[in-house]
Amino acid sequence: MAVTDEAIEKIKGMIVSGALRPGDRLPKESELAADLGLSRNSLREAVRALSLIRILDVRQGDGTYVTSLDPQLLLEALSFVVDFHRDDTVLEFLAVRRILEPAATAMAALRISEQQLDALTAQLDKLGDAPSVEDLVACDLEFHRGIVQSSGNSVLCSLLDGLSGPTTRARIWRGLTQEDAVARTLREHRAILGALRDRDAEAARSWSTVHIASVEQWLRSTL
Amino acid sequence: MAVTDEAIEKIKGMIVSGALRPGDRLPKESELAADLGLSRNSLREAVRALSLIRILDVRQGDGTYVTSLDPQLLLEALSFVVDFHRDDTVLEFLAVRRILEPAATAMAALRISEQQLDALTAQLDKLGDAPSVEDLVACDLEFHRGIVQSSGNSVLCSLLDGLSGPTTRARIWRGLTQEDAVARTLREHRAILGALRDRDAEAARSWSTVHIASVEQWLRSTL
DNA sequence: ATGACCTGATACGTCGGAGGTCTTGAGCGA
DNA sequence: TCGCTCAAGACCTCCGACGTATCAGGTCAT
Repeated sequence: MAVTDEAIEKIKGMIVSGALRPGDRLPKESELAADLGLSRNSLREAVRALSLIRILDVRQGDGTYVTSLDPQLLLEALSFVVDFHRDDTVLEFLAVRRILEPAATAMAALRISEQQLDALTAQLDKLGDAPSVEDLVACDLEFHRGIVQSSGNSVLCSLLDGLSGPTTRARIWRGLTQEDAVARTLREHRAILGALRDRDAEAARSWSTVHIASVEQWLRSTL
Repeated sequence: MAVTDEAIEKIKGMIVSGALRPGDRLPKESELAADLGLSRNSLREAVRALSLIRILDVRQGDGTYVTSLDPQLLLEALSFVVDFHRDDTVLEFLAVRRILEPAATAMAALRISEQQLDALTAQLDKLGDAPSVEDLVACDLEFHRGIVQSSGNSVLCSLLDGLSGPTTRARIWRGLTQEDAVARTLREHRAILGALRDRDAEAARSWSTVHIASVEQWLRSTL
């Protein structure tokens, strides 16, 4: 195994074992390199790799620190990976989202606060009746993010955030080519919000499923 | 932005745009570094980072290639990230798994082949009535993996694979401390398999939920 | 003619050192 | 006390050199 890979494993080990805790500062490059028995150049490769997936936070002029290791932060790296997937796997991502999002919406129905409900309502109202497709999709992302956050599960939230990225393009494409897509989306958002207000988890789940399934169905018929 | 980060973005761009396709070979380090306008050392940091998350495959003496970019391969990197999470987020991972796995099991009920069913049966038979906890957990992972693979969604499969890692330790712990855990797990596995044989998606889903919920409930009461 | 073996070219792996840039905090003056 | 200056510390980038692994092509014995 290459010395750089060893260094990655050793640093990972130090964190997992608890020798390095979130927020801790690592020894400076030259010292750490000496400790691990490799050159500064090779160590930098290891640090850079761990930095890309948000394990380490490197600050020029200051030092290198262990990140908070929050699920939210670490799963952000997921979206980077997801970006590489080609269109032929979008359907599989969408299928996973179709499983997760209705469940998250149902969970949110039992936990969401009145303030959150009001905020979501205001958001929909602000958009108006005939928004541009770009505005709609942006609002769509925000709307679903707000709901999923109310599910109270940060792992679930981050995961859906990462998965939503690749389907965004598809939704824009749909909005541009399918006439009633905009009106339909607005209608379904209102329905989901209504179910949340009623604290009706099953209705919220169903509307969420319908919402995603319509995108899925359109995409399947188009590809 | 640092030159290395720029290089990461540029290489990513080349792949996403299609200029580099899966399996393609990159120019050699010195040339690519010159093309992107940075030193070989800095470029190597970028390549190493992309290599960690399985975007690039570096072969000494040969060259650097774009991987297949299969969801399975790319989501392997997820388990690396998940390893860093501490026990206090295990419950959130488990909650997500509780959503995904029953759905995957239900999907599998409609698609699983007779050969797969026989293989799963053989696997359970081989384990016997009183396996060691380690064997049981290993078999448990294999059992669920086999089922999820039959769901036909590779993204779902890889995701669950990544999420199952952190809960493994918890399950071992449980097996060691809760008396009837082993027998209960064996019983539930048989039940899931039976539902799959009957092509009863709803029964499969329910048994799967019960199976995971029992771990979740125990964990919640213990922490 | 065929196979194993050797060898050179090629490309990645590692290293040490030299400047450069940014952040931080101590020290100084108003 | 507040704000500014500046030097130390740490990361950033680069260069050049050498080590090591792989592959292709040629050589030689069978």
